[in-house]
Amino acid sequence: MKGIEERLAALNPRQREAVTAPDGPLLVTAGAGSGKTAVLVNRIAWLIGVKSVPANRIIAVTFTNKAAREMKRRVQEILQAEEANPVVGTFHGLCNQFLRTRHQAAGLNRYFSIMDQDDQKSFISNLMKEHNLRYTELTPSIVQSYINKRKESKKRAGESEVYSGRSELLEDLYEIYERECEEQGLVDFAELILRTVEVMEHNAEVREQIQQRILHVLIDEFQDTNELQYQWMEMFGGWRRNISAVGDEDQSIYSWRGALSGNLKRFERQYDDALVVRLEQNYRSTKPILDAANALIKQNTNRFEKKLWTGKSGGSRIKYMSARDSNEEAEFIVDQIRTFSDSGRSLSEFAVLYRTNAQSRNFEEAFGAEGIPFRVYGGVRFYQRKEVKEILNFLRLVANPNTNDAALLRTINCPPRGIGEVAKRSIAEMAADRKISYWEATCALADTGRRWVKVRPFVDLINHLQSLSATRSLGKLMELTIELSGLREHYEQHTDPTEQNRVVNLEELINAAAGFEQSQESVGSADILDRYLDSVVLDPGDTHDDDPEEKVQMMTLHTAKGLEFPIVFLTGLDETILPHFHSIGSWRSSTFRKSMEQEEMQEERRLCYVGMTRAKEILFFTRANRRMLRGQWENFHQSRFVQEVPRDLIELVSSTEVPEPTVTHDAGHVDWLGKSVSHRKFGGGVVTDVEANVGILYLTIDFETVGTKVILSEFVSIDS
DNA sequence: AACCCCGAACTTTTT
DNA sequence: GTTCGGGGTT
Repeated sequence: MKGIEERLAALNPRQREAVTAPDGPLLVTAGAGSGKTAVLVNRIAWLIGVKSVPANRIIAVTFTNKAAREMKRRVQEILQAEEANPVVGTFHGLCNQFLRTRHQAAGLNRYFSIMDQDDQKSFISNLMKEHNLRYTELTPSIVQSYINKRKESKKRAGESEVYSGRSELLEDLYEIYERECEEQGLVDFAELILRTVEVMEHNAEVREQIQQRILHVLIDEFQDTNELQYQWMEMFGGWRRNISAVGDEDQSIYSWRGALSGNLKRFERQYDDALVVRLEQNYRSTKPILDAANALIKQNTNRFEKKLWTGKSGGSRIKYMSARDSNEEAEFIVDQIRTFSDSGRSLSEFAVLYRTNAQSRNFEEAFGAEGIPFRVYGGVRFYQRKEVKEILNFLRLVANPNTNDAALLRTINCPPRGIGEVAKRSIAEMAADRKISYWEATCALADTGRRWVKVRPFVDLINHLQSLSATRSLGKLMELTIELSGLREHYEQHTDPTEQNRVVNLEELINAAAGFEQSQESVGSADILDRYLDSVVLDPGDTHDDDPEEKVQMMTLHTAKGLEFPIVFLTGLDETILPHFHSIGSWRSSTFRKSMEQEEMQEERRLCYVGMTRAKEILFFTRANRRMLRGQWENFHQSRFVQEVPRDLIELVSSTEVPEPTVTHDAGHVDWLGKSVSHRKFGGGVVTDVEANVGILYLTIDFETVGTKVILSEFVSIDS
């Protein structure tokens, strides 16, 4: 632990103060690139190396798996395997571990399985069907977001303060949902944390055991915590009060998931003896980039003004490319990367960032055509693909046939083997009658003679796979499942490329499983299938984490938070992409639209800010006039965020004309207000409000049939 | 009772 | 561009 002294010397005085803070609450608020994570990492190393705190009594939490891995890596680098490692993970990952070892105390099925967002939605959808709620005004999405919101605020069904009309129905559904999850051993993301907090709250034995063991709790990205996570912090760290929290309100980009950036202030208020350290020196970016980012984020109201500065001089302005279409946008990026890499830049120094995963497609195609290696994080999620889900359902059944009735129903006729609705209904009825699992019912049916002769092979298949799972490696088991289930053959029979591609994905899945097994070597092979099934839900991002190679990095702005790159392409700077149209309001129609809209717009701005501040040396803005959207070309306009960056910090490299800053109120105002207009899809209506931004007119229109919506002026015509 | 085809509807971000 | 569901066909 000799290195620690040198490390401390390399920090600035503020950082050192935070790293070596005495026991007790610590709050670090820090701008982008000011070394937040470095503070956390060094503090952990300092606690272990200098204060002799046993590593396994320190627990550090982050939000993304990527960030957790990075933190683990950096801590290990300092400790150099001299010591045991601290516990580092995401809230969800840590809570899962907690519940797996204490399923009994938590009142959970020994083999509970975790539902991802998609699983949860289809589960809710099925519940609604069963209870004949298909055709109410509620959609599965609405119910899902209601349930998640309630859980994130630590509320169970029935613990409602508002109870009327529609919310009564929602509460009822929440209650049904809870009961069904309980019965089927299903747990959603929010439940992992909620259940953990409840166990800590109600079970004194567990609570004391944990509170005795944990000496220090450290939390990164504190602005992204929600109510539930705040409570988690109190349960795990509140008793000793050795809590270190690190955050930046300007980088709060998860309020849609219930995050309360106000938790920073709440922490300061609640732990009023906390040592508060503010870091304002940026070590990452050049001055023009930082100035531009600061100018942008200044447009947000109600923020605590920070003066983020850098000692670096020089650096080039933001390079702005406004392309004719999305193809040209991608080609431009390819060209630039070619040029830079010819002059000696490594491909891994480039990052292409975008607002939505769908945007990656353009870049993937262009990069693929040009033979430039790239790596997409997240992407059109591999584990969400139909064929992948199908195989995973098989494995869930193999791991543990008696839970997860849903998996059985989805698997039993996949690929089609002549088992239909009638058989499924019989299984469900028998299971309900005899109070047995769907699997047991299926086995019983298979034994009852000719009528269910088609069920037999399925039961044999699962039993066979189960016996294989005891002796084979995970990769091999995956391969065998793909073969023996007949799924590979099923997809190979199809001739069209989409189906053929599914075969490729199945191969990829074998690699992913083998890769996971390798990464888990140190943990041992017991329960490897269980752990794999957890990881595909909790950490589906990095299937092949084996390449720190020469590849361009591509990811969403959300995933990019906390990372840095020498050269960044911030793409899709178009109205309705960044900011996203959801934050502009064309889909919303209620009276509190305005305030919501403002909140969401500010979050989009923070997202843009996060993207800009990822860049160390060179930052590109790119956009396109036309983009292919669900199969057809649509027009786009320059994002308002481009206008919010001072003109002299931008260098044009565009092929199309770039609008100069325009007046915020347009002459169009007079022409539109009060006019009767028609829209291709929404029909006739009256314009009740007009807003202009960068020469684009946003009309608030009161439609005769569909209520009030905000529409871009170009999509409607004035009735004559 | 299962399969097939066609039209409709849906697309933020992550654990 | 994709997936889902309805309705007609085998």
